[in-house]
Amino acid sequence: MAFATTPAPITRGKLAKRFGCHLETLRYYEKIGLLPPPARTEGGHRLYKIDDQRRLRFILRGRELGFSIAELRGLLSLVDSHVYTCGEIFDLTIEHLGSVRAKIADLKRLERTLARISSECHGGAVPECPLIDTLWAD
Amino acid sequence: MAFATTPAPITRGKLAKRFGCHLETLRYYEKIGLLPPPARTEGGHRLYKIDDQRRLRFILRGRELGFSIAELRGLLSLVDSHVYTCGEIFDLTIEHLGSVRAKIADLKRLERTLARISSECHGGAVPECPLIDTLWAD
DNA sequence: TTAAGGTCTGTAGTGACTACAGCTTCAAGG
DNA sequence: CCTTGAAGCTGTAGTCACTACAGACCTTAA
Repeated sequence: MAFATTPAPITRGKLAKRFGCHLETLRYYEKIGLLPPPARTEGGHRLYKIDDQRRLRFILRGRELGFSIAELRGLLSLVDSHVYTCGEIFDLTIEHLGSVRAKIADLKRLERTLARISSECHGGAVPECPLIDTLWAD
Repeated sequence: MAFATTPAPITRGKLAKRFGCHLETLRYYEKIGLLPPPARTEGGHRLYKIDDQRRLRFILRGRELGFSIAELRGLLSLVDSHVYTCGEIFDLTIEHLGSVRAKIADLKRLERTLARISSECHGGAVPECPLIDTLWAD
């Protein structure tokens, strides 16, 4: 009869490498209370258990989806409370999607302007330039 | 015979209002050397002449086009040197356009993912949720 | 002259990390 | 068992582009 073995906890450096994030990010997330303080060795080195690793993965994926730390804090507190509903999460997602779309719209306006300006540029050695003209114009 | 009248210099508050930027932004731009230190009243209040106002407009428009302070510094030093060519400015513009397009591409990937997730959401009171599932999944 | 409101300074805070100095601890090799 | 070099510990400061504030001082209109 085999015992279920829990995987060994890992150090900060290994955790960072495993998840492709910066070493110091882990300490930062702990400082701001996004990751719970992990267990320590006798000498004081952090040891991350499997649950810590899952929580980190949740956070990093959330960041990849563009959620801010504050939004993730909200998401995590809902999840931690175990009383969230899909509807609540849906609202947060839709709100975030709206802000992503707004950013895209802003950047597209920028892109059109920059593309127009650079297309008007004849690129030679003369000092007249549509970008500079745009910025200086009355 | 009429004399050419130079418009009266204006105070910091009026300048900020005229250009729709924050009061403190002006002090900040001066501190980091983007705006030259303006003339002062006897009591020490700043007085912005027409040239200061033009330079500020240049900077604010550049910011609106998404150029960083560092990029604007480069742009302004080219312009100040009076030896820039359109080709040099063109290169800077194209490089900036590239980074804007990269940001757009990033955000669009995000948008697609978020839209997919929220479309999979049935929005009810149940605690199962495609966003949370995505973030927790092994 | 006085009162209100604008401006002055330096400093600290924002978000989300990242970098560093000066230590201590850990793990592997001899 | 001892050494050595890598890894981890702490607190602090820096990044970017501002924004906010306290407490003093100046300006202007009534």
